[in-house]
Amino acid sequence: MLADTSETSSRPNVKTILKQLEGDGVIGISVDCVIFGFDESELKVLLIKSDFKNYEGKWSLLGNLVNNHEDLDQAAYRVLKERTGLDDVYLEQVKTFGEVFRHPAARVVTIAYCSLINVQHHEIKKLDNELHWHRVTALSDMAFDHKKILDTCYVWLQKRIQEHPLGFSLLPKKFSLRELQNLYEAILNVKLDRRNFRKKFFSMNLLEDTDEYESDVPHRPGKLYRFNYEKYQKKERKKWFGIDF
Amino acid sequence: MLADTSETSSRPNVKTILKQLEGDGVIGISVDCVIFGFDESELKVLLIKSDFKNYEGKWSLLGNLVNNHEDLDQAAYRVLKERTGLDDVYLEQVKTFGEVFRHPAARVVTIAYCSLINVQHHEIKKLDNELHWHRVTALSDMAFDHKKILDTCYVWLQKRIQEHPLGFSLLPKKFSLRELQNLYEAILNVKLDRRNFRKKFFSMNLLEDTDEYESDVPHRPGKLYRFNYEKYQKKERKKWFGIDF
DNA sequence: AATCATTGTGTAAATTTTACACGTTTTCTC
DNA sequence: GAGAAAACGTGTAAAATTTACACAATGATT
Repeated sequence: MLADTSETSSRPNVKTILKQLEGDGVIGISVDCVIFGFDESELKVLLIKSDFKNYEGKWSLLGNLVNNHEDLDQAAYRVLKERTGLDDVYLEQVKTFGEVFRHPAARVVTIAYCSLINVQHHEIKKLDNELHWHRVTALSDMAFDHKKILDTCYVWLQKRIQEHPLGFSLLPKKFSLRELQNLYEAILNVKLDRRNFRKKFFSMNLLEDTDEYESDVPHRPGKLYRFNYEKYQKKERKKWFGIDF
Repeated sequence: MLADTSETSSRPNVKTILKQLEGDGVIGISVDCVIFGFDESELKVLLIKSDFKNYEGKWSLLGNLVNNHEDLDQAAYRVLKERTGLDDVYLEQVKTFGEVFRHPAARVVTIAYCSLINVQHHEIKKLDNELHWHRVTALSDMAFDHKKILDTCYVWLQKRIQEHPLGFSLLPKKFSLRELQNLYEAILNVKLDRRNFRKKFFSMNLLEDTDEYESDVPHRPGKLYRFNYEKYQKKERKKWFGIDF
C-alpha cells in the first residue's frame, strides 16, 4: 500500500528512498519490463495491480528501482526473475521515459525493456496473485505512463519481429508453422497467406526440421520446426535494404 | 580541468554534484548528444576535447547532467543549444547507457540522443574552440564509453535513414538529388545507381520541385528540390513490410 | 568553338511478391 | 470402420519491384 510494485520494489525501504529522492531533488532510476507472452493465439502482457495510492487498482508494468551496483540490463533481469522465476529470456532495452511528473511521488526516470517469454514453459510465481496476463489490445487505463510505455513497446515489437528473429522466444522450442503464422498475424494484426508465409520462412533456411509432429491437435498434425540461431548469427547482414518511407 | 564537459556541464557545481552523487550512492543522469553533420560529402560528428582528468585530450560527446525540472528531451535540446546555438534541429533518443563503471567519478546513467544538423546553416559557437567536426569513420579512441555510444548511434542512423526522412535534416532546405545521393552513399558506405536512386525518390512523391538550380558548380547545375514533410505526415503507414532477417 | 563534368532520362531482364486450389492426413463421430 | 471435418502440404502464373545499363543535353571553362 505504501510502495508501488512497479516503480518500486517490495523491499521495505522504497517509500523511504522515494521520499529521500524527493527531498534531495535527486532523480531516481527504475526499469520497467513489458513482458509479452503468446497464448491462445493472442499477444498478452504481464501486469500487476498497482498498490501505489494514486493509482489504486490500476494495472501496472513490472518494474523496480535500479540498484547502485547493477547495470541496467541486470536490473531488468532481476525484475524479470523476481516476478516470473525465469532468467533465460529475451530482453531488450526499448526506450527511456523521463518526463518530470511521470511519477507522482518523486522524479523517476525509467528505462523500458521489452521481454518475450514462452508462456507454456513457465509458471508465474503466483505468490503474487495480483499478477495477470492481459490481452494487449484490450487495455486502456493504466498506472503512471505505463500505457504509453506499453504502446511504445508494442509498436517496437511489431516492427522488430519483421526484421529480427525474436518471435521464436514467444513459442516453444519446437513449433509448427501454423503457430508461427498465428504469432505474426496476432502481433501485426494482419491476415497472411499460408503458402507465401511458409515459402518465405523456408527460403531463409533457418528453420530446422525436427522429425516430430504436433500432438493433441484435433486434425492432421503439422511438422515441428526449430529455429537455428547459430546459422542466423553467422549470416551476414546487409546494410542496404532500400529506401522506403 | 575538474569536470568533463560532456558528462557534466560548464556550470561551476558539477564536480560538487558528482562528488555528492558518489557519496550518497545515488545515480546521476546525463544526456549525451551525437551530433551528426554532413560536409564535403562526408558524415561528421561534433566532438569536444575532454577535460576530465582520466580522459585528458580524448574526444568526447557533448553532454550534460539532466536538471531536476526538465524532461530528458529538453535536456538534450539544452545541450545542443548551448553548444551549437541551434534549436530547430532533428533530435531523437536512441539508447540509454548505464553500466556501473562507465564514468570514473560516479555512477552516471546517460541517455544518448542523435541529432542531425545542417552544417552550412550554422556557425558553431567558437567560444569553445575545443569543438571540432570529425569524420565518423576515422575515430577510434574516445573518452568514457563514447565510442560505443557513437557506434550505436551511427548504426541506428544507417538503418533509420532508409526508413524515415531524416537525411534531409543534414542538407540545406533546397538540395539537388546529387547531394541527396552523396548523403546516402556516405552514410551507408555504398555506391548507388544514379538513375534508380532518382526513380526511387521521385516515385515517393515527396520531393517538391523548386524552380531553382544549383549555382557555383563548375558544370551543368542540377535542379533543387525541397522535401514535403506535410505530405509525408499525412501518408498512411503500412504495418506489414514483409519478414526479412 | 571545343572540351569537360555532370545532369536528366527509359527500357529490358531479373527478382520478388502476390494470388490462388486441391489432394492428403489425421481426428472425431456415429 | 465409414464418412465428415479440419487443417496440412504443395506449385504456378501474374503482377510488382528492383536492378543493370548508355546516351543526348546543358552549362562552365578554356
